[in-house]
Amino acid sequence: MKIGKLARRSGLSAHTIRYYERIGLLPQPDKNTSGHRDYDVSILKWIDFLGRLKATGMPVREMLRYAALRETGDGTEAERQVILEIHREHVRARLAGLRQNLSVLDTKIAFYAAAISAGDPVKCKGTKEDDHDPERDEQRDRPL
Amino acid sequence: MKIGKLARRSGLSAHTIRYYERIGLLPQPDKNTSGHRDYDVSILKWIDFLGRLKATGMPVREMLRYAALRETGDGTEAERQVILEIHREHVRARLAGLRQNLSVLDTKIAFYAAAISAGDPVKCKGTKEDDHDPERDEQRDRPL
DNA sequence: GCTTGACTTGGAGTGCGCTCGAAGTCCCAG
DNA sequence: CTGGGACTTCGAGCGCACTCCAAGTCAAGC
Repeated sequence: MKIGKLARRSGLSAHTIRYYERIGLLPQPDKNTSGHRDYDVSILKWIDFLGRLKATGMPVREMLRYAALRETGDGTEAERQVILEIHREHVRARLAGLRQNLSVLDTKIAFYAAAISAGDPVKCKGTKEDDHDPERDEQRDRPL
Repeated sequence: MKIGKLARRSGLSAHTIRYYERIGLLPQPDKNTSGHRDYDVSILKWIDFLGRLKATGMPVREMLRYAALRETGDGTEAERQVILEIHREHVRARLAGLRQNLSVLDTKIAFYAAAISAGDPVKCKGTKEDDHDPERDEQRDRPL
C-alpha cells in the first residue's frame, strides 16, 4: 500500500503520515524501487491505536516513548504497560473532571431556560453582573 | 483587588489575565489613579466559569462570542443558552469517546498484564508486529 | 530620599501539532 | 511521446493559547 491509499484508509493526510514517520511515531516503511513508501496493512492498527492515545490527550512526546518501545519489541512490554497505566489514570481523571463540568453546564443551561421561559426580568437582569450564580452573596474584597 | 491578588486567587497568571482582557474574555476593569487595574471579586466567578469552558475544550474563539454576549447583557440570554447547549453536546460526545477509548486502553493493559505475568513468549513475541490485537488475521492489501 | 516590588504597555517569543509549498522524480494511460 | 497525477525531500508557515521581556511608572517602607 502506498502513502495515498494509507492516507485514505487511515484518515490521516499523507503529509501527516510523513510527519509521524519523521518524528518516530510510525516505523520506516519499505520503499519500492522508485523510493515510494510501501506499507503493510498492519500499520493501520497501529495508526488506529495512536489515534486513541491522541484522542485521550496523550502528548506526542509520550506516544514517542511508547512507539520507541514498540519498535524495540520484546522485553519492553512491562514498560509499555506502565505508560499505558499511567495514561489510563490521566484519562480517568479527565473523565471525572469533564463529568463535573458537564453538570455545571447543565445547571447553568437550566437557569437560562428557566429565566427565559419565565421572561423573568429580575433573573435576566442578573445575568450580566456575575452570570446567574446562586451564591451571589459574596463578601467584597477584604484587606487580608 | 489588583491584578497580582486576582492572579493568586484565580490561578491565572497576571500575564494571562491581561491577555484575556486584551482579547476580550475579561471585561476592562476600573483603573486607579496610577493606572493599576482594580477588580471586583465578582470577576472570580466569571474566571471560574471560563475555566470550566476551557476545561471542557471550548475554543477561545467561542468563549469570546459568549463573553461578548455577556458584556452586552440583557437580551442575549437566549443566544448564550444556545452556545452552552451546543457546547454541552460537544462535551457529551467527548465524554462518550473518552469512555470508549478508555475501555480499549483497559483491554490493552489487561493483555500486557496477562502476557507478562504468564511470561508467555508467544504472546509477548506478538507485541511488536501489530501490538497484540485479537483480530490479527487481516487480509493483505488487495488491488481494489 | 532610596530601594524594592508590583504594576503599566507593546510587542516578541514559545511549544505543540500539524500543514503546506516548492521543486523534482516516476509511472502509466492515451 | 506526452500529459497528469502520485510520489519524493526539505524546510517554511500556521493557529492556538499563552508566556515572557523590556522599559517605564508608581507607592510604600526603611
